[in-house]
Amino acid sequence: MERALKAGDTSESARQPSVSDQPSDSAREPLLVVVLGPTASGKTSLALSLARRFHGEVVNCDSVAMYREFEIGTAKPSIAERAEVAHHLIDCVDPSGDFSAGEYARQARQILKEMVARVPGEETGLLSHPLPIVTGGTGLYLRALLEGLFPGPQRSEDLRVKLRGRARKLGAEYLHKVLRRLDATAAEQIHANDVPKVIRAIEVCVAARQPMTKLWQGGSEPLRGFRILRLGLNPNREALYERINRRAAKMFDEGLVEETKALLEKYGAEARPLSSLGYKQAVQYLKGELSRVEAIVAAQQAHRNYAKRQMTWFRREPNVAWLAGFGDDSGIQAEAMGRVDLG
RNA sequence: GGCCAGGUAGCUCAGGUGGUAGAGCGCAGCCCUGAAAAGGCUGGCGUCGGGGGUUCAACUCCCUCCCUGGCCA
Repeated sequence: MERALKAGDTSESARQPSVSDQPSDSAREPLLVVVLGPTASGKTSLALSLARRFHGEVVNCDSVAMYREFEIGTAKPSIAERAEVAHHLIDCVDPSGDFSAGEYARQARQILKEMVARVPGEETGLLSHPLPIVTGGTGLYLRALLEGLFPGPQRSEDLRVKLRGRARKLGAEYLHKVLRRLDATAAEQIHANDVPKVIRAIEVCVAARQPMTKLWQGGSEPLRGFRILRLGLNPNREALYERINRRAAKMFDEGLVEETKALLEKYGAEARPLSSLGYKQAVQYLKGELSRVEAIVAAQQAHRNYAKRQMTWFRREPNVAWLAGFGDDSGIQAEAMGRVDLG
């Protein structure tokens, strides 16, 4: 499939031609497989089957699976699976800590670099380095890894707390007006109600002392040195929703509430991952805001809504080889393997 | 059997001194440049329980029937 060049791409690629866009060099570059798709579509299964077949190692691209001690609600690969296939960037963040797309991109790129630089045969006796398989549903992290982010300042929690307070007191419109003064272009693109994005934009302008959209013009640093194969799982939606419903209910059966209770006691309600899918509803149940059944129904709903947003995001992703089914389906796995060309 | 309340969007419900109706959620589409499992934007959806009557016009008034819930027998 020929890569569609969008109007927005032109200026950036003219300034920073990406090596991966030049087919003449790419044959020599190592392959990077990316498995993407909505939650519960079977990304983990597909990644494992590919890893077994091609001696791969998995690099997680799922924001919540990075947190330690969050197990049941995150559907991480099992201990046995992780013993069989090496996994990176799982259980690498403390539950009381913060993480970000930029930090993810930095760490993931480092891991990928080290993986393909490993001397063939050193440990395993195999003829080449392992096949890196990036797997996950966090669209922003994936974009940060593959396309890079603009070279902007990292977040400032102090400033954010202040701005959040003002948004609460004076309203979202007020913050948006502040942004309009700092960066009119950004204000046009970000809806006033989208407070987190408005806050991030203000933060960038203040820290960098120039408009955020001007910083954007500097472009970003895409990942170089890999031929990227994007495998996208696109199962039938009705079937996906059914699977999501079953899986979310199963999480409660398997002790999500108990796990959440322990995490709540240990880290407090402010711990970021406690507001993620399933955990949020379990917390509401523990606080008595929802009955157990209501919490399960709400968790199922939230997962379905999330899956839909993920599909919208991934549809835009360039050069995706779409697979019409679930990743645990052997036919889909075979189809995926057929796409892998180690060169 | 009698009395009362109610039957309006897939769900929960609002509304109208008669001029063919709304809100939230769902659903669908979309956005996204260091909180992203977050946050936001947009959109269609109805024979207003059935049947009669009054009226230029009924979802709204009248009659009747059906259904649901409660109370009394």
